[in-house]
Amino acid sequence: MAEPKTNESMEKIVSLCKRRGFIFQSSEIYGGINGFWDYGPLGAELKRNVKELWWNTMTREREDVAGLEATIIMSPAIWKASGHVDTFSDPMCDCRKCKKRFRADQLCEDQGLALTKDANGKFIFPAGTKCTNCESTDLTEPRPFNLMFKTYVGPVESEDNVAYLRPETAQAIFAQFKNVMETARQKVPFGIGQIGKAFRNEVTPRNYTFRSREFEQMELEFFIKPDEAVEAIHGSVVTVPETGHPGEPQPNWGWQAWHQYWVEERVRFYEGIGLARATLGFHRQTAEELAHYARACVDILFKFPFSKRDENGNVKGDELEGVAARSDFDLSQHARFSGKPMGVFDDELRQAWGKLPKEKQDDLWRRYYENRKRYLTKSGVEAEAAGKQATDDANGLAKGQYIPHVIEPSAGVDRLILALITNAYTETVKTDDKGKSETIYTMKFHPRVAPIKVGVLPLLKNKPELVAKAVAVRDLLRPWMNVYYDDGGSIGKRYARQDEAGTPFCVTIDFDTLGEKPELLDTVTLRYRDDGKQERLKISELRDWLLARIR
RNA sequence: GCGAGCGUAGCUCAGCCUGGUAGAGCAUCACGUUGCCAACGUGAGUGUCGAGGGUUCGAAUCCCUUCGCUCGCUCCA
Repeated sequence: MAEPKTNESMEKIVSLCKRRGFIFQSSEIYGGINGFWDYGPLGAELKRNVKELWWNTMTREREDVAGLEATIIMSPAIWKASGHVDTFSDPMCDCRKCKKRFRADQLCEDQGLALTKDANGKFIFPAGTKCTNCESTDLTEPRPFNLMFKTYVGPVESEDNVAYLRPETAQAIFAQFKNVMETARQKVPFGIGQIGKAFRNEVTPRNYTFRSREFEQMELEFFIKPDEAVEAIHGSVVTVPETGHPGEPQPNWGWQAWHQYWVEERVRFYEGIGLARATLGFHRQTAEELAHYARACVDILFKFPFSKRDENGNVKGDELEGVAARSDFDLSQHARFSGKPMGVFDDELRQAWGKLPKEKQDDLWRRYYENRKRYLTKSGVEAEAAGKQATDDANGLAKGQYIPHVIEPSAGVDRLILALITNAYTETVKTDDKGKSETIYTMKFHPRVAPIKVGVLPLLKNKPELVAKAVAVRDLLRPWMNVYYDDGGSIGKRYARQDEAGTPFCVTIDFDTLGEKPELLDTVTLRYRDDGKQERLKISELRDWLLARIR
C-alpha cells in the first residue's frame, strides 16, 4: 500500500490542478473569494463522472431508491423544524489576551451568569464576565455567528421574507417524502437520493476545496420500518456483525443491519472508483458525539495529505461521507412543525399485529411508546402532552401506522473529487541517457472517473494520411466517450500531457495502421497510462474494448 | 474572528534588506522538423509586481489599509 501523501505534495497537487485545468479559485481576476472554487475543463468532467456514477449506483440500478431534485431556497420553516436556525447561530466571542474563542452563552453559563440582549437585539455580557482560560475580562463583544447564508425572497428586504440557502440537501427529501413515495409507488423500506448544492458560511474555509462555503452533496435518505414493526411482522429483528458486508437486504433487518449495509455499500462504491480500502478510514461516533436523536453514525474518511497524525503516527483521515442512523427524528420534526402527517400505513404490520399474543403486543406497544415519548420530551414537548401523543403513536402502530426511521449516507462531492485527485497524483523521477533526471507527474484516475478516456494521436503530424486516419478514429469514438485529439509536439510529449490529465489510454495511429505491414492494417497502438506498456488493437474492436474498461 | 507568514508571467521562483519604471526555467501558440515516451530549430505572446492609498523627483522594493493563500487557535450541527 502506498504511504499517505504528505503536505508538501499538497502544494504540488494544487499547482497541477491549476496548471492542467482541474480547479481554479473562484473570481480569481478580482482577487478571489474565500471558500469558493471553480472546476476547469478537466475538473468539470471528473465531477460529472463521479456524480453520474453515484446516481446510477444509488438510484437507477436499484429497485428501492427514487431520485429527487429540489430547490436550494425553501420555506424558512424547514430550517426551524430541522433545528438549523437554532444551532447555526451561536453567539461567539474571543479573548483578546489569550486568543481563545468561546461560545458566549456557554462562557457566561460556566460562570453562573446569563448572556443578555439589549433593546436592539445585540448580545451583552453581564458585568464581570471573564475568560475562563486566562481570567482576563478583555473580551470581544459577542457576535452572532450564522452559518446559513441569508437572503430575501421578493424585492423588499424585511424580516418577513428572510430565506436561507440550504445548508444541506437532506431536508428537501424529508419535506417531499410523501410526494415521492406515492408517485414512485414505493413502500418502506425505500430511499430517496439527491445530488445538489448546499451552502455553509464556514468560519474558516481550509485545506483547498475540502471545506468550501458552496459545495455539492450526494445524499440518500433510506427509510426503514421501526424495529418494533419489524419484530411484530417477523418475530424478531436480526442483527449483523459490525464489520463486513451483511449481504442482500432481508425483510427482518432492523436499523442496525441497514446501517451496516449502507456503510459497506458506500465503501464498495469508493473502491469501485479507485479508492482502495487502505486509503480510507472509519470513525464510529461515540455516544457523546452523537446527536441526541441519532442511533449511530459512521464517518467514512479518506487519508488526505493534510490529514493529521495521531499520537502513534497513524493517519486517521478526514470525512468524505457520514452514514447516520437518524431514528424517526427528521420526519417527526416535520410532522410536528408542518402539522401534516408523515407516517405511513403498513398493511403487513396491521395483519401481523392482530396475530401476536397479548404479551408481545403489550411489549412492543410499550417500547414504541417509550421511544416516541423520549423523542417528544427531548424536543421540548411538555410531559403530559408528550405522553398523550406517544400513546396515540403507539396505538397507531397497532393499526399498522408508523413514522419511518431513516439511514442517511451523506457524501460531499467536492471532498470526493479532492480525494480522487490526491489519490491519483503520482510523481516519478526519470533519468535519461545523459543522467539528467526530471520528475514526471501521472494522475492515476480509475478509468471510470477519468476526465478524458482516451487520447487519439497521429504518430507524426506532417503525414496527412496519419492525420486523416487519426481524425477518423477520433470521430468514431467521440459519440461514446470523452476523446482528446492531439498532434502537437512529439509523440512522447503528447503521452506525457495525457498522463498529467489522467487519461488511462492513448491510441496512436502509425504507419502500420496504414498497412506498412499488411497484416497490421487498420490496427492501432494502444498505450497504457500507468506502465507505458503497448499493444495492438483492431480499430473495429476499439470502441467495445474501451467501453468495457471505462464503465 | 484572533495571531504569524506569504502574494512578482499559466506554473515554480529570483529581484525587495541597500527605491531608479522586470527576469529565469518550465508551460502555451505558430512554422519547420520528429518512425513510439516531456528530442530539436526559428519566431511569438503574456505581467498596471494581488488591490487601494501614502511617503518620494521616482515604489515590485519603504509605510498604512484591504483581499486572497498557508499555518496555529477556534469552528465543523
